[in-house]
Amino acid sequence: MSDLLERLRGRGWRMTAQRRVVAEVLDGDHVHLTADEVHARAVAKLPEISRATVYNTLGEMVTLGEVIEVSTDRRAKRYDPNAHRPHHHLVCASCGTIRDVHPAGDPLADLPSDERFGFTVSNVEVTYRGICPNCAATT
Amino acid sequence: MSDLLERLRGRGWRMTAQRRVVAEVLDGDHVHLTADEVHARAVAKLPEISRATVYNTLGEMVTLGEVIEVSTDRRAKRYDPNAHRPHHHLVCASCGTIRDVHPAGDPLADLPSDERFGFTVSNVEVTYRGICPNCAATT
DNA sequence: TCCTACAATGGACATAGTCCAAGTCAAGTG
DNA sequence: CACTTGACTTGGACTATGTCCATTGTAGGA
Repeated sequence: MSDLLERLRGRGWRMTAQRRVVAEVLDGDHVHLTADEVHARAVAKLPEISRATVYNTLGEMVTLGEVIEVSTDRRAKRYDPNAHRPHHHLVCASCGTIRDVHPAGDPLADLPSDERFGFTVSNVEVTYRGICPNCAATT
Repeated sequence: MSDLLERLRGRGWRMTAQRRVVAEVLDGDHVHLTADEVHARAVAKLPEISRATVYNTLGEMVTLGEVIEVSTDRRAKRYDPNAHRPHHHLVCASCGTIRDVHPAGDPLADLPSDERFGFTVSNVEVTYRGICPNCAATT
């Protein structure tokens, strides 16, 4: 069973069939589904679940900090359940495959204060782009 | 006059009033307009320019590597003409203001080869998020 | 078991972006 | 300078993604 589900329950989330299904769909490493993909998989388990509910639930999970929104491509936002292990993303420019990666170093520390324009900087997102072995082989 | 325009002309681009206007709109530092904003400003200079042309032109500039697409928020893509000076972005989580920043260090070098999953990594995008002084003051 | 506040529904609406067939025009040629 | 041609522009329809809201349903406490 999903750690995610346990954590959500622990926060006093009202547990419904719909939320359970969404949480189950979003489980594992290297998981980066779009809202529509989440909806499609949720429908497979609970046919009457609506798109709006999936959007609402994903949004709530993001607000609670249990899921991260990633927009690696120009298309839909993707949802990454691996919120509790800081990581960044490596995206194939050709097929769109996404992998979680853990670079050395701390990019936050690399931003000198005279480059902060007075901002209070709290967060950094890094997206590496390249070609995956699969796509490199087939071209 | 815009360097951007000169470079485009040098690449054998057919110069039209529409393209000139789009290139003029996209000039300067810390410029990060959405396609619609570009269109709005272009219309001010050339009332009959169409949305499709703005999208086409922006897309071509991106393909030529003269302009960078940035998707810092969940909403529209933004276009950054500063493609020839490598830089990253600092975004205010509250008002959406974007600044160009130049961190120390090279994030590309920070990705160990055993974290590359066989990808040929060519590019990295870094987005810092925080609160700008303006928003910090008014809350 | 009953109540009630919170959640789900689904359909209309909003926003961003793409596509296409037809018309227009930049720029090379003679 | 006029001609020609293929690249460029147009505008409107279309697609994709996401949001809103009034109504209906239900989890979980009393």
